[in-house]
Amino acid sequence: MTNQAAKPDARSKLLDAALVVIRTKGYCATTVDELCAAAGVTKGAFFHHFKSKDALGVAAAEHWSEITGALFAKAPYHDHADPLDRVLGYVALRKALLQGGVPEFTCLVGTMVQETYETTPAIREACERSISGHAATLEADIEAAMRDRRLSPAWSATSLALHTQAVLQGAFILAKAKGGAEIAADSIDHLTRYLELLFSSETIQPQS
Amino acid sequence: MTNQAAKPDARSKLLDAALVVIRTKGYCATTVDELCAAAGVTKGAFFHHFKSKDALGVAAAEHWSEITGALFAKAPYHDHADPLDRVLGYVALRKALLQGGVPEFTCLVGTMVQETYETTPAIREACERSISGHAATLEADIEAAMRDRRLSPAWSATSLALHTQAVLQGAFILAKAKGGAEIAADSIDHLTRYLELLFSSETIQPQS
DNA sequence: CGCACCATACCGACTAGTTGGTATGTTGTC
DNA sequence: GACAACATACCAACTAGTCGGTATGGTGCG
Repeated sequence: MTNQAAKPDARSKLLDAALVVIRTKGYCATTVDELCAAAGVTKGAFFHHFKSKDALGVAAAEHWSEITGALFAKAPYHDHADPLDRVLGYVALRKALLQGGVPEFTCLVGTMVQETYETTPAIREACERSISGHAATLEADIEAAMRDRRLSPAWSATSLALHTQAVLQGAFILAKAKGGAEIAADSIDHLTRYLELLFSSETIQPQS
Repeated sequence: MTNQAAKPDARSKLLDAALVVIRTKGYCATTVDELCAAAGVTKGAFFHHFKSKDALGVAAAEHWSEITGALFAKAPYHDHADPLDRVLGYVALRKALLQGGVPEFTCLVGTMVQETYETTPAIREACERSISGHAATLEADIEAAMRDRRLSPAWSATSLALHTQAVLQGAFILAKAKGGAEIAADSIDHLTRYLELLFSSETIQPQS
């Protein structure tokens, strides 16, 4: 009601454009001119708000964290009474989000960190914060689910939370290679099955 | 004995250099001049053997398939009598291969496809063939393990084989973000646990 | 009010250097 | 001497980043 989409300034137009263009073409292949054209601003505006292309990369990763953070924070999977259902609900939401073209459902920071992890420490760190911060939002529910079922396994809640992110990131790579979301969905199904098996106290093999 | 390392020509020196440099800096950020310098050849040699940078990208993906194909073909995990042990042995080998720096143990085609999937179809297809071809080498063992245990589950051998690749690719992204192999190893442990749970006929929860 | 003063936001032409690619040799070998 | 395998010199296009300038709006003061 107040503002936001009313009259976005050059900075937020550039950040929004970065999400689209970088996920489509990759960070390196995205030029400053292209970003400016996509955002409808000039190069002067770009370097007024960001002191370099790398600085925009860092800001884009932080912008990504905010947008995705808000999306998952208000998602209904948090309403489940059983913490395991909350974790499974999260994974189900990730599968449901596989809509539209590949550049639209894949992850900005996963894409950027692959290109910059050895060459641009600032971007690598921003991507690391984004991934680890997001994984951390799953930890409390995983720990609660472990307590409920009195598990004290060899693995930690942290490692399982990060594993969910690994499966998602890997699923995105397969989707990019194959040109479609189908295998990504299959991989997320395998992740769901893993979580169910891990936490099932009876663990009867779901046969035939 | 015959040749190979004896007197490598410019072409194979360039392909070997590409494996190192592209995995370190990414495809786009790797320049032709840099590749030539790393290989110890000149630009003339480069464009004598490859008609463009993209053509080298395709050839590098194929070179990667050959090298990794040979590595896994002669690995001892094939000797296990139980097909499930062969699959688990494969995953254990993937964990054991997490040695050296991050650029040394990560995957060339996973890196390249992220940057090129929307812009360079030829490279995307070469990467897809590499990943799917490698996953296919696991399918027969997975199917045999399913038959042995009389499983007829909702998932297919193909999707499980590809899921192992998704976990590995995702583990590489986390390793790049975190700057170390540890979380990658954790994720591979989760994959091993998934396979054990999936195929265990008793499926007693491994507690404590 | 009216006006000087100043900061922020933005513009777009320009530059210095880099990039993929080419054109033209040179050299060894069958 | 013909051809493959390279080397050297070069180019046109593009790239990130710069720089002088403008537009707008707030603030203090007489």
